[in-house]
Amino acid sequence: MLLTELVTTHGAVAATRSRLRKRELLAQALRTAEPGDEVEVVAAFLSGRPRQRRTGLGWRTLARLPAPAVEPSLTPLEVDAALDRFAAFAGSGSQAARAAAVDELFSRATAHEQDFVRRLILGELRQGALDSLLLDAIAAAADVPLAVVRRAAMFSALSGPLARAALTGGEPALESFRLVPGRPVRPMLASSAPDVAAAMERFAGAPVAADTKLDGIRVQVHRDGDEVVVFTRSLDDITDRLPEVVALARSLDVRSVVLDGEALLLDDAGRPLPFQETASRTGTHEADGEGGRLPLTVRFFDVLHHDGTDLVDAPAAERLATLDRVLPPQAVVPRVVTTDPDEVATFFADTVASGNEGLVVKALDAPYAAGRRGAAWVKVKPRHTLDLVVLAVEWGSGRRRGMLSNIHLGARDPATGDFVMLGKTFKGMTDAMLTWQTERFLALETGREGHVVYVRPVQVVEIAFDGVQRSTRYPGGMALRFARVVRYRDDKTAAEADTVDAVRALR
DNA sequence: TTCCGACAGTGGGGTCGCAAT
DNA sequence: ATTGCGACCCCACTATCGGAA
Repeated sequence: MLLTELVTTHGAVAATRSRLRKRELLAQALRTAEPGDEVEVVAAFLSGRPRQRRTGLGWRTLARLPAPAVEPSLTPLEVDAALDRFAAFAGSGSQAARAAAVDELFSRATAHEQDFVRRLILGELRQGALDSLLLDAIAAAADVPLAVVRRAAMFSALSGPLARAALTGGEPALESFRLVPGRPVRPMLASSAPDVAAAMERFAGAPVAADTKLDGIRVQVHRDGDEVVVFTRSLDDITDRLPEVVALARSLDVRSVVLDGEALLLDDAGRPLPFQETASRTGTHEADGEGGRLPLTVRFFDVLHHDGTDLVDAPAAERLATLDRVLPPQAVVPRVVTTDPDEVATFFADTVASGNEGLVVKALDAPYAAGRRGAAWVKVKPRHTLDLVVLAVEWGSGRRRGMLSNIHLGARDPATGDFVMLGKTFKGMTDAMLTWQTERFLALETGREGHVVYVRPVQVVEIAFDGVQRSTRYPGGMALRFARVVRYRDDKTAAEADTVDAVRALR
């Protein structure tokens, strides 16, 4: 199989909006590939995620490519091998050698192939199909029920091996993907609700478990005998960075266990430190200077396996009972179980007052839906809002090409009368708002620099956000976390917008 | 026939490690 | 020493398709 066939498939997939048609196109490509190494690579490419997570190549490195080839000759397996070579250069210090290897690959690619491979490496395939639709395509290509493919996917971080199994061994081969302590499981994700009442409504009066949502990093901890492995949400192995978590897992009175939880830093009083502190600690390799370092805390909210028993399909109530039996109480995320919305609302207020991020409300009868953003988990977080002023706008990309999209946000500084930038946002805008703001901000334009259009600071916008974090990037030393647009406010002038002092008060 | 669950896209700030300057 | 880049932590929200109701 030639890479150019894959590029054609990619183009056809991008050209149609029908997901059924996309599925058929992807399935066709999977059937065409050699069932073995080739189909594994083809599946990975078509899911937009090559096997090699890190190649050391980003938009900057790939901005300038050599002259393309005229005739297609590359195969998917050759590209895969090249990505392996790029990955091997990471940390080797030989940038020049890597640049030469990049040149070598791209000079063998046609213009279309260059574009495809660059998008692939950058994770910007933009064909309206990623991993999830690929699972559909695998089922179609191998004529296997989708449920069987999805089941296998729970226990395989990558989808390439699923395609290989499905197309070489069919359903029985897929059924060999099971939970094995030491091998990562795709994490279950939560949908979100605006408040506790809305979250509770989704469960229609059935009892729920309301778990404290800790503001740290997600950890999946596996223990098998004395072996302990810690995975992140994206299933990277970070065992060597979290010795405290390893120690806790070893201390448990179990033979084997798979736990889902959150790691974070607490101060001496047990109050969570800002997320940035946890990110710094968990991002640092060993840093053996123990002096004065706060220990990392880990708390768990789910268990997927215990001493030979898989619990993924067990109802949450049973998993929680096992969790409470296996772990000391302080290692379990604080939780209430109830049908009463008022009780959950009170718990929410208390947990937020204690410095936590919010709650995750969970159905007690639901299994662990690995790899899915199921309705069985609903997160609720408090929301702040401010009225800020738009200082500049950036031209959008993809479906927002030709629209002014990403807005720069400023708070009024009463001392100087100027505006202090606090961050940007592109979230919360409807298509109608994008159309409106493109016209509006072009009318307010004062100048341009690259893809940024500067405007007269007169348009007020109501912004929702999760909190204020410290910033080295912005002049006020503060940035908004998860800022999104609520609405434009034409009933307020810039002079009536919120001030930097109001923002400081939220720190 | 209408409703709604699940996906993909569109980017945000911060942190680290590494290589080049 | 500082800076730029790549990778990866944390993400929210809207539009859309197609199966569910």
